[in-house]
Amino acid sequence: MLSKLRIGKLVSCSLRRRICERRFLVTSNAFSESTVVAAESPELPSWIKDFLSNKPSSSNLVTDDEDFVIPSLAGWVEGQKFSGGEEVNVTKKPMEDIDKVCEFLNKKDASHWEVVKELSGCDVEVSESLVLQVLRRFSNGWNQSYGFFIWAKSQTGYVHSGKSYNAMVDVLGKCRNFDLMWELVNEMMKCQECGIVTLDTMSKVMRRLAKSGKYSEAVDAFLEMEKSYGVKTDVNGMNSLMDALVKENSIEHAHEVFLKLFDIIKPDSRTFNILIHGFCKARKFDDARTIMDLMKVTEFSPDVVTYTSFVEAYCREGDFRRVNEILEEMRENGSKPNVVTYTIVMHSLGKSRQVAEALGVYEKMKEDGCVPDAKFYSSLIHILSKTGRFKDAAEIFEDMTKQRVPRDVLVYNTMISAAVHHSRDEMALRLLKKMEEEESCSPNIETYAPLLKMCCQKKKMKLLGVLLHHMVKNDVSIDVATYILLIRGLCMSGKVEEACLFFEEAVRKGMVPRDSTCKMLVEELEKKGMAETKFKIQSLVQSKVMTTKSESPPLPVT
DNA sequence: CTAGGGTTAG
Repeated sequence: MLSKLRIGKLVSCSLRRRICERRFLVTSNAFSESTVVAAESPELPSWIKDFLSNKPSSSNLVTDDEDFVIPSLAGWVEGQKFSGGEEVNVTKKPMEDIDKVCEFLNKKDASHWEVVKELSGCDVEVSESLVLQVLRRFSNGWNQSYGFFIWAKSQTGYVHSGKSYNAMVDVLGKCRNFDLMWELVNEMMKCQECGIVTLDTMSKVMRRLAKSGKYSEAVDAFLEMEKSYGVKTDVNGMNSLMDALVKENSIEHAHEVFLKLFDIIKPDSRTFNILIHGFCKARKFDDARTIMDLMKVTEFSPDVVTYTSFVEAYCREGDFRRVNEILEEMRENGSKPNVVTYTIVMHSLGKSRQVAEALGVYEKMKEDGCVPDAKFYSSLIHILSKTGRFKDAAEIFEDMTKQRVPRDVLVYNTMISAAVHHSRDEMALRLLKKMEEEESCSPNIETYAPLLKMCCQKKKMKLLGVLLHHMVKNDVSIDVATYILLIRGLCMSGKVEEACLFFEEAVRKGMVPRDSTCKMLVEELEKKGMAETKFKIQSLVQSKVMTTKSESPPLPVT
């Protein structure tokens, strides 16, 4: 038993040999039995045909498909009229209602009042679950979701729940419409029974403000919330605020809050850990130490979380000597590294190309009786894939079931991204399909990003359409980052017309791509001699910049 | 509401 965890010397010679021989990996029969990683059949799998149920006559989906003409994009992206014809298989119960609503919402995207007007002809029965689904599906288009929200409120027999209000508040905050967001919070205070504004609501508000760099406003929201909305300003709220500030890169504001409220709100161990994490993240190690010392003179003492923050920070610096020192200090103080600590160290070693050492951490962790979890596996899969060991990555993925660790979205996302990286397009799509069978594993925007990128690069226009449709069905709303990905990707593949359609749609939704993307598109149009379209795009950018500049700061970089 | 991912560039 090693008394000290020495990263550099962690791996004994024999262990190192075993690792090199890959004996630590599962046997290969597990691999061949797998359904996901099975040899990729040349035939078009039936589930892809399911995807394509609107176009049953389609030919080979995963090969190039140059001559496919993109229909109306508006229908692709937030609607359901992909290319006419019958509905795709309906899985969720309120699906029909949501599709009706979608159709209405796609007709109008001018202002939310017009959306409200438009919806008067919509005959669906509003329920909380429908509202939440619509808000999720349109979480990047506030005038549509807000229009729907207002309309729903006017329906007889329906009253918005606190949950629905919170979701709406979050969407408005996400779209940086803070005026409307506050208006809604105030409305919650007025028209419903008391107590509908909760810490949940205020946490969303503070987080969204912090995300937009409005740190002081986030702090004020917290300080005022008891007086204005009756939400107690206790340690939980303070932690939520400080965590938001730290995560959005203002340890300064978090520290200020801490000092200001120290005598009024008694901090708990989380408060200290949030601060320490913040200072570590900002590479202010002395300050982090100071807080840790302060922690020691209270009733709390540094724990795994505290030390792990330091471990992570030194890992990021590539200073593994310091990492060892921290691990030693941790042990001396009676804390043992846990799965999070091990994940961080392993991932960091893998990133700095010390793969054998990284895998040694895996061994060491198992020796310590520490059980890997889904996030750990995700890191491991990523490292293996990045170093070209795709097959090993796939084996680990398969082995998770045997280890009784349920896969989560992140694991799937990592595996899909790895498959795309290694040109295993069909496997990537099979994985996406397999996600549907898994519990609590719905795809998110990150699931689709590598797949969409692949479509753009390989000019698979039909598959691109299918995926966009799939996204809508899964209530994944397209954000700015995705539009940028599509526009740039299509531009680089010479698909300018398609890029323009996405550009127009993005602008129509109030999501103006960044300068470099606009420039890229305009240059591409110039090159192709499409002067008219070029002019159209340019004036589109001009008008949007004018209208949006006054009310909101530049779009997030993400 | 405490610590872990990845995305983006020719």
